[in-house]
Amino acid sequence: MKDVILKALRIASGEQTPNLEFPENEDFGDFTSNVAMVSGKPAKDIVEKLKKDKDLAEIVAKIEIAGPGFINFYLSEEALGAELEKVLKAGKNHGSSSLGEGKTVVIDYSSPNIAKRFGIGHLRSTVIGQALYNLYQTLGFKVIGDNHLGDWGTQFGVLLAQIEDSGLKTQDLTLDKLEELYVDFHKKAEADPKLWDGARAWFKKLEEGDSAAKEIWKNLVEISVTEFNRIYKLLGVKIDYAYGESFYEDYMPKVINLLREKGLVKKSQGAEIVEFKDLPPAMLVKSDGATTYFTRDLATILFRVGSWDPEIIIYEVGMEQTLHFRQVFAAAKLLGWAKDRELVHIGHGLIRFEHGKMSTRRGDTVKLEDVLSEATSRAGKIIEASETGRGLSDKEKEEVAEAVGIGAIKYFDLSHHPATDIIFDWEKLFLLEGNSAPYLQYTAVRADSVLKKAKNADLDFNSKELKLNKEEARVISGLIRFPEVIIAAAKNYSPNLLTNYLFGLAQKFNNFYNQHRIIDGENENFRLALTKATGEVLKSGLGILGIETPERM
RNA sequence: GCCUCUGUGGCUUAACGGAUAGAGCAUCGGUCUUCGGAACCGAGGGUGGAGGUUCGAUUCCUCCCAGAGGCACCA
Repeated sequence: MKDVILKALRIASGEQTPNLEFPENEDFGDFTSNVAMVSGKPAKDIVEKLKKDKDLAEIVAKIEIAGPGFINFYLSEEALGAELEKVLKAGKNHGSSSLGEGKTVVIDYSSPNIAKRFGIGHLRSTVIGQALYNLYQTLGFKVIGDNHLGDWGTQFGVLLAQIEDSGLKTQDLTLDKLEELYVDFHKKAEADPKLWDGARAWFKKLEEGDSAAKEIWKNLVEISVTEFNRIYKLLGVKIDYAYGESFYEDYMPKVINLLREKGLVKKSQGAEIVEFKDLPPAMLVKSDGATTYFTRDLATILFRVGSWDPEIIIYEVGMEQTLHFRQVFAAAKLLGWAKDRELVHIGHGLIRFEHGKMSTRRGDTVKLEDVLSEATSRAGKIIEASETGRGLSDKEKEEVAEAVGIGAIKYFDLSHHPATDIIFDWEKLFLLEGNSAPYLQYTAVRADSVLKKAKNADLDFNSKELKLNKEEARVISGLIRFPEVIIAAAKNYSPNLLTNYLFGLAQKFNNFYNQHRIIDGENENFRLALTKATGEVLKSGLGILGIETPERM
């Protein structure tokens, strides 16, 4: 459909790549072009030529010049009907494409730190990263997810020192206890900064392979990973790999040598640094010989390039690390690793308090698990109070509450543009109506329910004789945008474009639903088809966002 | 001090340089002899400030104001 219009437009305007897009306001038609304004050619002349195009005449009911010179295309009812048939025929594949065929993208996301609780701060990376993963997969890319666990570095020196100091045995260690030790250290170190030397010495020992240190470290990793996996299960997130920073120990010497050989390393105050033209220098080796996360992130690129040769590596990591990634990417370029390869840092904003950052060091964080269980319990209360939960068993209600509650939290995060900060507020987080996951889930479930209730399961309709009202036409023009929205959301690394779209589609459907009968209404077959297609798009869209749709709710 | 990001109705927010700045929450007023009311319809109210580029700026540029983050031995 779009290519027919595009082709006609190319001929009529004489422009190689005329712009053709979906107008924001559906009153302006199904497609719109600004080619007249951009090229300076009179819109009237272009439209005259367009009207002579036979292929175009078959699908378009009206071509109009509007506003400052937009050319708007209104599809005929028959064409809209045919589009709906296409959407239905594609079924679950509507929206997917082969755009990324043969290309690989690595996504680095979630990446929590070992020995710290999984805080709400990690929600963004985890949820946005997973959505990007699904988006790229839908576009036919080979996608590799890697959970770059923070399981190495001086922070472990801190813990090792604290554990030795306190005389705690491994069996006494829990994540809460570890976090306590961590907070306690920072408190003490503020008064006595020399403590850091002890911590660094411990990390140095660990890096040199000291067996006692390694033993304790392994334990810390195990305790944490077990805990993380529980959270991931709750969230319904599965990440392909979790190499973690420690994995790259063996690659360190190679990275350091490569940089030295290229003459990119400079000694400074006992440490080795890499300097850049327009960035502050980055530290490669500390004065005590231990490595830094700069070194480790370079090693990580080396490994990923060697293993997967990806076209794109996406880092879904907080914005506070922007400078670090700029340095890492700059160094990778100097090493020649970024040729024909895109290194992208999606720096998401913080989930923070009104006054500023949450800080593990200060111990003022919010546990993700607490948020998820609160959301689930609030969803549960609504089920009890509302009509919609009737006839569900207790177990079903529990499952629905989980899908709805956790879906709401994820959606809340995803519906914000990644770059903005989110102010943490218990009340705003738990939105279960309006622009929210439950609204979309509800709409999808309701669509299914109608289909089940219809005695007539026949979805065939004759698009040639189709008469559409405004509400129906809007739903269809919503449905046909889905594939482009997925592309835009992936390209811009903005899952919020998909949440916006899905919400708009659900609104259009609900609007239609409230004004027209489906079962036993006019055009019943057509309306059932419309209902089916909407439900499917909503479900697959939610699926891409990592949000599950219950059977009933 | 330097660098990065952000600033849109009371609150939370959306918008490849385009049309009347689009929603949700809250407020007020409506819809129901319901195919699922976690719904639908309507109302009020908004681009931090000053310039500039452009046929056209929330979007790009400059300056200012406000907030957040970062600036070598944490990650």
